[in-house]
Parts: sequence; structure tokens; C-alpha cells
Amino acid sequence: MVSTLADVARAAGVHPGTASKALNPDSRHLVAAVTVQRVREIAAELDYQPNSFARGLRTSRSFTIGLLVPDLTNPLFPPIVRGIEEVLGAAGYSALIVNTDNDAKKEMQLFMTLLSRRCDGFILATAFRQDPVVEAISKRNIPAVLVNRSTESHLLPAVAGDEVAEVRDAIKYLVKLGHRRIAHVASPQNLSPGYIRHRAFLTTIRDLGLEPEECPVVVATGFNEAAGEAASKELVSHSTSRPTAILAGNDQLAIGVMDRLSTTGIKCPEDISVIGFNDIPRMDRINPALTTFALPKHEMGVKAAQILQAWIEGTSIPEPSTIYLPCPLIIRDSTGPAPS
Amino acid sequence: MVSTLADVARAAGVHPGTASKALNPDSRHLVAAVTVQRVREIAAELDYQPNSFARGLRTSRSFTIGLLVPDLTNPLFPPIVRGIEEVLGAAGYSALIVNTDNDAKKEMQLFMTLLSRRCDGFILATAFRQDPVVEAISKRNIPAVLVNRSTESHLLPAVAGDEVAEVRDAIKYLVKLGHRRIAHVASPQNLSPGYIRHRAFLTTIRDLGLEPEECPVVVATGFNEAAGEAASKELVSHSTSRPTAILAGNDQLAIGVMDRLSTTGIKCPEDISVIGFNDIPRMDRINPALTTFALPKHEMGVKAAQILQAWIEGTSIPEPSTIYLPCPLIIRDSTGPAPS
DNA sequence: CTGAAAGCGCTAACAG
DNA sequence: CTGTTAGCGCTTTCAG
Repeated sequence: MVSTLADVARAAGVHPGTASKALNPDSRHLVAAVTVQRVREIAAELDYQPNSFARGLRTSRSFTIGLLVPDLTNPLFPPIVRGIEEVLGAAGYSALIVNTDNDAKKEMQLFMTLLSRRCDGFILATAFRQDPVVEAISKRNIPAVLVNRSTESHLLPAVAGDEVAEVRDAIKYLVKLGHRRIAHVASPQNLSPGYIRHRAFLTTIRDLGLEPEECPVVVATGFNEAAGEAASKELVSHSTSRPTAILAGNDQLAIGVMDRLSTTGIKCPEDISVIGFNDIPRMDRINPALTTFALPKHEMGVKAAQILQAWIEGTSIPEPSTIYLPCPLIIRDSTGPAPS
Repeated sequence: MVSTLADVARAAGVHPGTASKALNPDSRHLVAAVTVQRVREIAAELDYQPNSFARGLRTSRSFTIGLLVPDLTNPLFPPIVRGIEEVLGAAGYSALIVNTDNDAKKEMQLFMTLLSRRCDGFILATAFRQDPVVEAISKRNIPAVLVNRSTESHLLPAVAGDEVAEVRDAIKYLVKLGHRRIAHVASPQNLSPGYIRHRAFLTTIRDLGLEPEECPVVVATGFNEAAGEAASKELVSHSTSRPTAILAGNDQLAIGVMDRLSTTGIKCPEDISVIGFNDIPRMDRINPALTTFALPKHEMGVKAAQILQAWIEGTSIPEPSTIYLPCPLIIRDSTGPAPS
């Protein structure tokens, strides 16, 4: 068994209360320097580890944060997690990480179990545009911040990519290359990125004076390659009216679109240019290398964690607004001049 | 604030002890069915969540497991984590996940903080061939299992790919294609996969009657593309004596090797065939698509988790031996007949 | 079947 | 500066 505070106190010939003060940085100054020294030595000797159950029970602090992600297997999320861990880990917090698979029921259930573990705060990369968990958190006034997704009702602070700017930059870039028939394969609309990009697409098309009927949108039923392939089938079937450029909702959808193109015998980028979003790993190595926007994943994690830490520790209560981080356009080989 | 067991008991008109029994599946049978019913209803109404600090303090069980991985950003690990979560999550455990970056000091430090959080068990994907953390765990007799890596001293059960079979299969396959000059770019030797594959390479070369001096080994200084590129520089510099096939220590190293080949103007697979290990995502989409071995990542996680759970719950104390899972060879475009 | 009481290990308020 | 005390919320004997 491991040793307890009482063991340390006994060995040091002091009262447990005193030992506690000696060992705790915030109350060390209340104890004589020699005593502190002795207690610490003995603690080290017995390699005493404070029982975090007991401490938590007393202080109502766990130094644990709950981290909800849709799926760690999606390469978007690990860098975010690392960014979070980098700041919160250094501050003494550990992360309880769960995968929700974009399942609202699972999300709520997992949240409840994390809640009963008394997490000091939460970071959610899982929010739906309307999200009961977000409401539950907000109602209970628990520190929490959203990352990569935001909710319709701005109940919690969020850190996300600047999706509106991305879409505008993408379309401007394509127009400069001579494209006028630009289509959008949108990701599902119940999550903010899909919805925001879709809306930004519509308004940008209008703002730039393109013909809306030449710029169709089709909403994919998922986030992966297969969904992209399925969604673009109809889009590229009529060789006369087909777009010359396709903006996919994310990189995986873009790959699916390119799969469809290659099975249909359409060349990318000669016939149709394709753009993705997020710049997940190895998009520079697929064929053709994908033009996409670099979401600052690590930085998003860092920012979210900083906001959460300040909130937990009472340094600053954040506004429930969204911070939009810029996403540079990475031009590679999947885009080129519009065919003549 | 959330409600406590005492609140529930009061509202139900019973003693807290009784409420506790009524709510706990294992002791429910000690309480009258009607009472159980009433207490449960009231608990649900107040949405009572047991305080896990208090419970843990009393029971010395946290229903938490510590999960140490080198780097979540390496696509090898998320599927393992998901496999683990799948079994342990269903059993009521949550996972505290930390990244060690293959830094022994960081590993020990993080382990100690997880220990003070009273994890019921550990799964390590981080073990070095000699690993102080593994020794510390073993000495304290804490349930823990290794995954993807094993230690020299078989102190803990482990689940890994069958690296010896992989290497043998790889070389046999290459020999069948006519290769006799086969080189190995090994991954660092302080981790079991690098070491085991290296040894298997040596013995297989001998067993198959190839000339050892025609089958050089160079040990890479890291696990990534850059390390693979650097390690293969020398190997392919002499056009007369260069190998016709290279077995890289993992997929990232293999990509590095292919980078080197393409900058040197050597064609893959026409001039040199390349094989990787693990089959990380999108190896089927790079150019040329990589021939590699499919490590059963998810299954490894599942197996490790099952062993751990049985150990924690006392169902079965496992042998400290390694389970080797078969890894099928996935033949793609980076391998072909030896040049004549 | 239910109630009473003790105590897990710690911290924080207060007294000396 | 150090000791005393109480109690966080729960489970688990032991009595009734």
C-alpha cells in the first residue's frame, strides 16, 4: 500500500494538519521552514502521493478535465487534443477523453459519466448546432469551451476556424483562375462548419456576381470519402452543364469527389478543380496533391485550453462568443485554370 | 449544486445507508423491492450522480484507467485507443490519456500523476525495451498491460503484432519476386518493434540463404519521413551495389525512403521495391501506393483492454507474456519484380 | 428488511 | 507557528 498523510506526519513527528500545510505550496508559508523541509524529505522518502479522492472530496476540485471528441481516429482531432494537453497538462490537469461518434445520445451519456467524475471543466469538439449537452453545461454553470464547432445559441465560448473567410478566399481564388461554374459538396448541416460554409458559399456566389443556378450545392450525408463520392455523382454526370470546380466540405469529402472524377474519366485539375478544408495529414502526398485550407488545429487546442483554465481558476470569465482563427489557403495540384 | 445521497434518502424517507444499497446493483437485493423502486425514482428525479470522490475514497476504486501513448498524432494509436475504449468504456471505465513523446522522463512523471489519481489499471503503448515505468508498475503489482511494444524483461502481459512473421513474410515475398539484394532501414532499437524486426531480418536473410553483405541494415534515428530519407541516403548512393528492395521499419520511414528514391531519380518499384509496416491511413492513396503489413490496431486495443479488465476485476490474473497478432501483407504498388 | 455509526484521507477554520 | 476538530459523501459492517 501507499503511505498516507498520517504516515508522513507521524514519521516527521508533527500533526497531520501541519504536514498538509507543509506539503501544500499555497499554505507552506504558514509553517516553519525547518518543519517544511523535514516533512518534505520524509514525504519524498516514503514516496507519499496525496490521495486525490480525499483531496477532491474535501476541495471539490479534481484537476481533471473532460474532453469530448467525435472520433480520435479522425486526424483532425489529435492535434487539437495535443494543444489542449500542452497547456492544461502543464497546469496540473489530466484529461479524460471520450469519443462520441457524433451520436447525440452517446454524447449526453458520456457527459453525465464525466460529470459524476467531477471534472473541473470541459472541452467539447462534439457540439451540434443545437446541442443538449451544451445547454446542460451552460445551465449548471460549469466551465467549458467548444472547439472547431459552435452552437446556434452562443451559450459557451468557442474557438474555430474562420470558415466564412475560407469559403470567400476559395471562391475568389477559383474565380481568378477563370472558374464561373463552381459547385459545393457540403458536409452535414447539423454541425456548424457544414452550415456556415454552405451559407458563406451562397452569399459569396451572389457577392461575386456568379450565377447561382450555375453553382449548385449538394449536401453530403456524411464526412468521409464514400459520402463525397456519392454526393458528387449527380453533379458531374452531365458533361455539358457540369461545374469546373468543386468546393468540398472537408478533405475526406474532397478525396471522395476526386475518386468519383477518376472513375468517371474526368481529369483533376484539367477538367475540374477540387478544394478541401482542414489539411489533414498527407494531403500533400495523395494524387493529385490536394489544395485545401490549413486549419490551425494545435493552436485551436491551445486557445481553448487557455480560456478554460482561466475560467476554472477564476482568472477571467470568458464571453460566450466564438474566436475565429484564420486558415491559410494551401495551393497544391488539385486546382488549376478553368478549362476553356 | 448537485444532489447527494443524503438528499435522495431524505426525499425518499429512508436512511442514507438504505438508499445506497437500493442504488447499488450489487446490494439491491438487500432492500425491499418497493423501496428500491421509490429510491431509484427519486434519484432519477433529482438527477442524482454519485460523487466519485466519496465513492472512491471508500472503495479504493476509481473506474478510471491510465492510458499512456507516445503521441496521439501518430495515426497508429487512435485506433488502438478506440479499441480499448470500446471494451473498457462499456464496463464503466473512463480513460485518462497522456502523451509521452517517447521521453522516458516525461513517461515516468506522467505515470506518477496518473498513479496519484488512483487509476485502477494502466495500458501502456509507450514501453521501451527497458522501461522503469514498467518496473515500477510491476513492483507495485498494479494491473497493467502493454500494447504494440514489449519489454525485454517480461514483467507485464503485452499485445503486439507478430513482427517476426511479418519480416519473414516480407522477405519471402521479395525473394519470390526475384530480389536478392534486400536492405533494411530499421526503426530505433530501443523499442521492441525496431529491435525485433531487425533481428528477424538478420535471421531470415541467413535462413533463406541470401548473402548478408548484400543485405545491409541501417538504423534510422527516428520514426518519421525525414529519418527514413536520411537513413536511406547512403544505401542508394552507389548505383552498382545498391539494393533492389528496401524493408523500412514502418510506413513513415518507407515514405521517407521513397522520397529519397524520387529525389535520386530512382524509380519505385521498377528499380527498387519498398515495403512498410503498420498500414497507417491513406497508404493506399500515396504514390506509389505502399505495400505494407496491416497491424490489427483496433483488435490489439480490444485484446489489451480485455486482459486488463479481467485482471482489475480479479476474474483472471494474466501471464506476463506477449500475445502476437498476425499482420496480413497488403500488396500494393511499391513492390514489383526485381530489375534484371 | 432498515437504521445507526464508523471511517476512507484529506483540508480548512479555529484555538492555542 | 502548530495542534485540534470537523466534515466532504459515500459504503459497509453491525444491530435491531
